[in-house]
Amino acid sequence: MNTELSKNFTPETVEGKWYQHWMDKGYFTSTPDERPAYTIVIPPPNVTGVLHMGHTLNETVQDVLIRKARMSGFNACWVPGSDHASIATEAKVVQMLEKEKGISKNNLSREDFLKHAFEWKEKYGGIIYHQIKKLGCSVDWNRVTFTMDDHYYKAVIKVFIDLYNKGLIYRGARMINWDPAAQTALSDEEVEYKDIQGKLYYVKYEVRGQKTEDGKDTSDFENPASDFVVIATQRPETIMGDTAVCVHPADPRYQHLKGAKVIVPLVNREVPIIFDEYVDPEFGTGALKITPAHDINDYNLGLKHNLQAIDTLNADGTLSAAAEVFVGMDRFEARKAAVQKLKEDGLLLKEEEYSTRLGFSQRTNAVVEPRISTQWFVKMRELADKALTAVTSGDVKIHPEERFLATYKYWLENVKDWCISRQLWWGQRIPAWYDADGRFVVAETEEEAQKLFNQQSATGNRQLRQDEDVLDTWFSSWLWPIEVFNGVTEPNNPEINYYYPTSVLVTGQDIIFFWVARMIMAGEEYMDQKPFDHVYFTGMVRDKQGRKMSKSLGNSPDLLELIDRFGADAVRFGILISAPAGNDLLFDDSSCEQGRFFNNKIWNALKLVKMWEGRQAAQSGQTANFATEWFEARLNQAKADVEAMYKDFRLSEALKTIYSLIWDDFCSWYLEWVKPGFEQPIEAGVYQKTVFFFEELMQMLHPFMPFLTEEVYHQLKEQQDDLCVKQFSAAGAANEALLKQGETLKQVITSIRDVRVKNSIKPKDSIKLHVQAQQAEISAIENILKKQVNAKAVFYVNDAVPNTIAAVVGSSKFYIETEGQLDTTAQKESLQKELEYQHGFLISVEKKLGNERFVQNAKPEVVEAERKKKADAEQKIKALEESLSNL
RNA sequence: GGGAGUUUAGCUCAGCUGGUUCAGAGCAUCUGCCUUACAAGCAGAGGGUCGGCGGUUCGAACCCGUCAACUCCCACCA
Repeated sequence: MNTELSKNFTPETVEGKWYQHWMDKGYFTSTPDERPAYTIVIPPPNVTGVLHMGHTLNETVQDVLIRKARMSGFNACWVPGSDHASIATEAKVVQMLEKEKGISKNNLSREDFLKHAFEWKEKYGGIIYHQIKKLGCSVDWNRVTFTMDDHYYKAVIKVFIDLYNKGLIYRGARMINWDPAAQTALSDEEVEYKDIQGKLYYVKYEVRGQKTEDGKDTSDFENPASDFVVIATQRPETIMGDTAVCVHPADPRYQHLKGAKVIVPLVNREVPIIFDEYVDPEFGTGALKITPAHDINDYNLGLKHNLQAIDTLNADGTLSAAAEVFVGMDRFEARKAAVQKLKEDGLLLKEEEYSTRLGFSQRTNAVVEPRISTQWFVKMRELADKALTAVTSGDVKIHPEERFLATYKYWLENVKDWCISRQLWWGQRIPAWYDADGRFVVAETEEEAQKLFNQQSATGNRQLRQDEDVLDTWFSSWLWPIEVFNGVTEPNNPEINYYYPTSVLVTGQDIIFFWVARMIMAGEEYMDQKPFDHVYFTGMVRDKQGRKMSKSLGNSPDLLELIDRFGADAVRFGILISAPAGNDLLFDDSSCEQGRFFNNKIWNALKLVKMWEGRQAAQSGQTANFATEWFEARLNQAKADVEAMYKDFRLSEALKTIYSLIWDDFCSWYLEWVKPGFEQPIEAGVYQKTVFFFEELMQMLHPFMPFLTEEVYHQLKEQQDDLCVKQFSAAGAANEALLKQGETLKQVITSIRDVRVKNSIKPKDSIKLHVQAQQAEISAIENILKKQVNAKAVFYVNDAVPNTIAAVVGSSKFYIETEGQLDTTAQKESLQKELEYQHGFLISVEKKLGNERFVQNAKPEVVEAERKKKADAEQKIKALEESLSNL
């Protein structure tokens, strides 16, 4: 590849090209072989979604790990896919149908709705795959899996039946979280609690059947011993469902109420007063209204005290006929109406501001309604214990451990049964079959269900209907690491045996319970083995203000747009460089910009090295060269460091290490040290070493920035292979002594620069400097600089102090010579060369005046100043010549 | 109410096992520079009682105690 190199790196011209090339070569495709497997299953994004920055971070981390593994002798397999995301997708499809086609879900049959949903999936499901490609992710595209694929669907059903037969799934009426917007049950994890400023209403309930002891009428809040009991509630619209009022048995204010009843306002129903220690006498008035159908605590008290539960709400959150009043009104409207009515009836004593926590549906953002409902549940205790052991025994390692281990354990130790049925259509339909009497069996097909019924009682075939509900999305996701290799549907197949358990799971900390814990349960239950060796939790990606990035807030940048602006490598760099393990990441474009600068720095280094390609001097036979030896040591050291960082998943640190290795050590020091003089040849051996180092650096960086590195690798020279699959060589031992000498040299040079700056010596001015140094250091420096001294050095040192280095410093370059290295003729020759060099510079100033950019930007006075500069320089040279002739 | 994390330059964060990378990086600011790979660059500068206080130690950003602030997760107080 000897094309003219563009001025700057242009990602758009190389990204598509290399991705296609890698695909054509089949580098991402994995099939079992004799190598050890390194497997990652992608956390499947929602099929209808787009990748947000959280995904971008996760996918990039995974790609780095998988590319590193691929280049380290592993059979790397990264399985892509997407999740049908039952409730999220259904909500979207419903919305789309209403908006675009004016169709209401209620007017559609199940079959028709599913048709629309699959159309939607076909239309939008590809977006995430396109984004994953653009980002450069090296996933195995032959393995794309969707959680509603046929085999996957079957696996979910199989697992449901199996767990049911094991007695780990049951059906029952429980109080669950109800989403009135989606009109479905939710699991506990799908409810998010937020602090809300609400009101506490104090409502008077008239007491019947008991007067105060002395017969006094004291219906007065300050003195509760009265004909009224005052309760405090946030939800007056549920009053109609009250079936008791509860007070603490030891509360002195209410002792006289034993055996009494109260009248529920609005509906004038007589309900008992019950006594239970659950009530906190300190809170409110110490009296609590009990609504077993609409509050989990009331529900439990209701069970304990045998109270009736009156469900006063419909599925959509409007008031039901059972409420008797405000029927059909939305629950929040009904609240206002109830307050109004209570006021009118003189039963509202007061209202006060009150801050409380309300549950919101994670998907629809509707206020969740506790509701008694018949649903399917998974018994969690047994499964949770297995998942707990897997982690506490160290079988599965969590990173960063200190941060998430305790959370993980706490959740599993206190886990409650998992409500898995959803009143939706998009998902795996529950394989339960009911007869006309409401009896049911669990079976994969209707035929099998018939058989089961017949086994129970031989009354011939009957009309069966399948359960209308589908399963929670996570009930399919928890099988992901298994069923992507058909591990449920075809147990013990060669693939599952080879790839399972997977190596690492990379995911956000927000789904530790939803997914991670449950995958471990499923793995232990169905494979008798953990699903992965490591879990690496990335932090949440937030915006600059620290807000959560979300579609609803609209503060998540569009990935494709970012890639357009900066290039995929730069975006990968930008997101990784600032991603502290497990901590939140405040994402800002500027880090992508830093990535783009880095691209360019590398590109320019490439241009420099390419300039030398045709200017190699014949091999001098001298192989020892301090610069190359030093850099080799430095490279080995960095390799070892980076390797250790990979082990601990300290990827951003690894990237920083490589960044500074390339920018500082390679570009700023090494290349300057080996850089030949102006239009001078470079020693062939040094050139080859330099190319080799460059290749090594590109290889180290490749997992992080695959496109740029592959391009540069091929630009450097004709290659037999691709970087993408080039195997890492083991890091050699870093020569400590060389490293130390290198540091010393850097210090010496830096101090020379300082002197130059402090003395306001202009670039290209020739000066003499004296630097004190130890003999060992000087010889090291001599080693490096001998060649440059011969080529360009100007002067000599006639200082009697031994171990003195004199230097001429110009720009960022420097030329050093030690005392006595050159004889007078050589000195003169080298001076001659320097003079040529100076002329070269002046000539080039002339050239620069013709430079497009310079002429464009330069004002006439600037051009004049340049001319003056040139004259000054000429004068200086004259002076130099004179002083030399005095030698 | 329970648990976890964080606090280092104006901003975002490194700093692993207490000591020769210990006070750092990037960005931002300011100064000088179209220079022969790179102005998407180079050379510099300013900016810090490493949250406060106490302790352990020859030695603390790091270990211990304590206080403060912020963040997150979990939990049924109407």
